Amino acid sequence: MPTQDKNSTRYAHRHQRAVAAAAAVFADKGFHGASTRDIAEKLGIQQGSLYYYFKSKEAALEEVCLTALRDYVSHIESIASQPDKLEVKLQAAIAAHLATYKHNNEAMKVHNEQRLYLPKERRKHLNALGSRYRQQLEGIFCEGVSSGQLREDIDCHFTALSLIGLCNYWGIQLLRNTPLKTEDVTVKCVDIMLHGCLARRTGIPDTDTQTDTQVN
Amino acid sequence: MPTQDKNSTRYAHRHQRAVAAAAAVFADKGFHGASTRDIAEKLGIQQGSLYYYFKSKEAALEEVCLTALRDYVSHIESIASQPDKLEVKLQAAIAAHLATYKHNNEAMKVHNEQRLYLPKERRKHLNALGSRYRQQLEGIFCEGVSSGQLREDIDCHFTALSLIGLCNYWGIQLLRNTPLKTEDVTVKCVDIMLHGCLARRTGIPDTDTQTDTQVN
DNA sequence: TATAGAATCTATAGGTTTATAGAAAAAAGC
DNA sequence: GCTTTTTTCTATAAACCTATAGATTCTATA
Repeated sequence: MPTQDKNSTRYAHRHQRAVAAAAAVFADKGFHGASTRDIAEKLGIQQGSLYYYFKSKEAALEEVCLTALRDYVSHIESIASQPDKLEVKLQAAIAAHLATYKHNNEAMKVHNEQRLYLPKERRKHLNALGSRYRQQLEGIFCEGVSSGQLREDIDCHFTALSLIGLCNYWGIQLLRNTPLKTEDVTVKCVDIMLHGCLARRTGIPDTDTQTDTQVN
Repeated sequence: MPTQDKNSTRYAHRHQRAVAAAAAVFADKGFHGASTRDIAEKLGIQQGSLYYYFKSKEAALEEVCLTALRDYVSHIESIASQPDKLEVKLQAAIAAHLATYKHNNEAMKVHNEQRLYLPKERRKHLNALGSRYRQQLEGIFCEGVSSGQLREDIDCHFTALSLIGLCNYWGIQLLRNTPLKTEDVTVKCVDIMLHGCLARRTGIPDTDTQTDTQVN
């Protein structure tokens, strides 16, 4: 029971560290595979002490997911609201998505992989944020169609979701794979989404950055 | 300790059912979230009896993953070996990938999401199968480039992995989302991968099958 | 129908887990 | 320096979990 007043800075800081520790452990072992003892250990305190920061293990998971999503959503919203050209926006959106993985990495991973272990009730807020993200992205595509920059016959909803799927995949790879460079991946994702891979005309020249991945 | 001889059919059949039950439970609750009691319950037997079929819970996870991958790999290999045109092959590959999800759904989900909870040693066989899949898919793309059907400047490795990411994403959605039709998703995935979404010339006319997804 | 082997059951050892309560230590305020 | 509040610790209850062992029931076949 912290005061939330003057010392709120102090508490907030410690609390944040606890969330980060939980994120790291959940990302590594999964929600059920991780024990509260693991989290406490990473934090350098005793298992019981953890309950000073979290009401329950489940609450910890919820917090981890929420912190991950907040960044993520605020990024895309600021990108979508700018009056840039479609290609610029898309590039920015993808870059931001992948960057979130790079910085907030564990939390994002936890959100994507463990969120469904939360009871429905606890997922509401999360779903709302997720929808906002999706809508913004979808909006970017719709705008592109209206302005004639994108094909008229694409399904914006489907395309937006596909991009999310693609970015999530590469986000995870970036997290696991040090040699992989965020910028390269971004460029290549943009290229595929915009041009596809059918021969027609050269899109973006390959900078010969072969991604030497030996993943999965 | 079964005989493996005459009764091997009988045992094999029951064993298969046990693997399927494990797949369903793992898919739903995750490896650590699921208990052997849950699996036994789904199978209609007692918790202890499960150990007649599995040496350990971990062994059960391994088997689930293996059964999922075997289908998956044999499919792509037969597709890749056929002398079809690139577009046909790609369509077939995507269709097969998504179909595997539709039929072997739980096992595939478990493979993708829970496999990393297996100790490295146990993952070797799995990794080998995964590599085979990736190589076949990559081969299809490389072939397309050589034959001039695909852009010369794409990174086949990256593209193949991206396709896997995309298909995995939609595979999961198909599993969770009854109104979604496999064929629609297949067509749209092929379309994105080949043509991208930049305006140029109409690719495949949209059959107006708006995917009314409200996923995530 | 008697018997061997397959399939399942019951019971349990030994361990881990979450969450709580009250004591103790650390930090802050005056 | 003394008091109050925050933070951490210790100990523990109650539940659950995996894996094993030995007894029991079922099934097929001679």
